[in-house]
Amino acid sequence: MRLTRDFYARPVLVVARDCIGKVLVHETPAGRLRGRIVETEAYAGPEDRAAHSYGGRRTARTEVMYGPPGHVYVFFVYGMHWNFNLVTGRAGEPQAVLVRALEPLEGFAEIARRRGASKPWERMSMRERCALTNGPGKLCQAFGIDRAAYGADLETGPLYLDDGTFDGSALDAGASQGTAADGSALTRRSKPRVSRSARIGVDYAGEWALKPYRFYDAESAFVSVSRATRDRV
DNA sequence: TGAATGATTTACT
DNA sequence: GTAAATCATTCAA
Repeated sequence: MRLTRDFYARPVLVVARDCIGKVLVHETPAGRLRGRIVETEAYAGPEDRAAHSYGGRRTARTEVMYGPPGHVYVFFVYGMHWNFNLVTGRAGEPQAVLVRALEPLEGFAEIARRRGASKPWERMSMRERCALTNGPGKLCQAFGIDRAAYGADLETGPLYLDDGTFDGSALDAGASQGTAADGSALTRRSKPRVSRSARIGVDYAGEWALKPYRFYDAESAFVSVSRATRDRV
């Protein structure tokens, strides 16, 4: 079931934590793409020196974060990469959750094609499969997310989060929907074990760079980088 | 109008 | 481990 506005209309740290295990869906002309979110980061607003909305900065780029929750904030960095965020909290609170990594569940061929893979998913090693979506820029390329998604409504648009259930009832105890992306027999818990760490690439943010605002699935091979810090949530 | 820079990825030593 | 790629956004002038 598609997640509704109330999921996003909560404090950014709560949403970032709850996104782990949720499913990102993009209905594209080339087919439906789905991936299980395994890593996120929270960007808390005006006080957060690492956030684009730090100090209450309000520009054309950050504008969507000042609007109602449940909308898409995408931005372009390093001259070549898009990053995908979910606007959270209440209108007027410029917060967002950055989605940093996910495990493909559906649309493998299209995901591999968009990433420029040289061989089909079926013949890729686990390492190669992970490299398709284990980073914020990578997953945007893999899922076809770019400037066109800016401001999109996650409650009604072709891009949204799904809780991974069919009709609202809990999933079959333990396992996730679909085949695990790594093809292993590893079962996915409906309540994944979530670890925390400092955020990646925000060293300029002083003490805010040290806050444990990054959340990831402790058991996923698709998490982006360093797992150094492992504070259980 | 121009210069600086980045919530990254990739290739290379 | 280091560095290059590459450009929208931002802010100063």
